[in-house]
Amino acid sequence: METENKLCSKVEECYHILGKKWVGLVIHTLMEEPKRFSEIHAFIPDLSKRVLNERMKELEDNGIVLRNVIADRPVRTEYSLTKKGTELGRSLKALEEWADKWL
Amino acid sequence: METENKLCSKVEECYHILGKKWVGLVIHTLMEEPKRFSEIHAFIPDLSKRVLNERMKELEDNGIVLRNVIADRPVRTEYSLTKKGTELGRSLKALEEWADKWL
DNA sequence: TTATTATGGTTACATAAAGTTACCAGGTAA
DNA sequence: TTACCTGGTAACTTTATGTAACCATAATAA
Repeated sequence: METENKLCSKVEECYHILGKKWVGLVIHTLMEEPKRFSEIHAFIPDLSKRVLNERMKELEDNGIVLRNVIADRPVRTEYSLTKKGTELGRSLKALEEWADKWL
Repeated sequence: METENKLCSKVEECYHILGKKWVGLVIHTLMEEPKRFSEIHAFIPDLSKRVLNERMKELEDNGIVLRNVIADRPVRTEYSLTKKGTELGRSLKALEEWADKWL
């Protein structure tokens, strides 16, 4: 019996998702509670509106985030984690514990 | 008592590390056993030599990976995870379990 | 009335990061 | 001699990200 000689595609895909800039921090930020566009932006000021918008679309397409437009004036948008997204956030706790210990 | 209103710098830093392309996969790949440059490249063929070399230098600077040059002919280089790196790899198992369930 | 503010974007452009191809040194093998 | 293997590096192209200005709508301030 030899050791693994190729990567599992699910593993590849999860690192492809997490390997994009800002994704981890956005999910971390939404773990607390749902947040509006400008609230996420306030939590992560170095993340530009352009890229934030792009990342949220991708996360929505991935089924990790839910986008809810509130038809108020001015129109607001609330982003929340889906079940899939919440479980992803929980799995990242281990990484954050590592960070607390080693960084 | 209000909810968190800013990010912990350790959390920011760990996502900064993992948010770079290929980093997660490289660490995953080294979890099995130490590997040479060309072996990592064979495991992750889409990762170019230029970027692989860049990532390994960064991971070495971060104390996550150890670089060992074997003075043989032709000279080979073996990369292994440090304790810090191994624990990081372990913390990523939770993420991989999420991937297995949801992707 | 006429500005000003806030929302969640989008657009055009500049810079940084990643991908591609060719190449190098030193030794080995054919 | 020629070709090959190793772990890179250099120059260049393409993609991703950062920056600044702008938009429509409606509420509010002057």
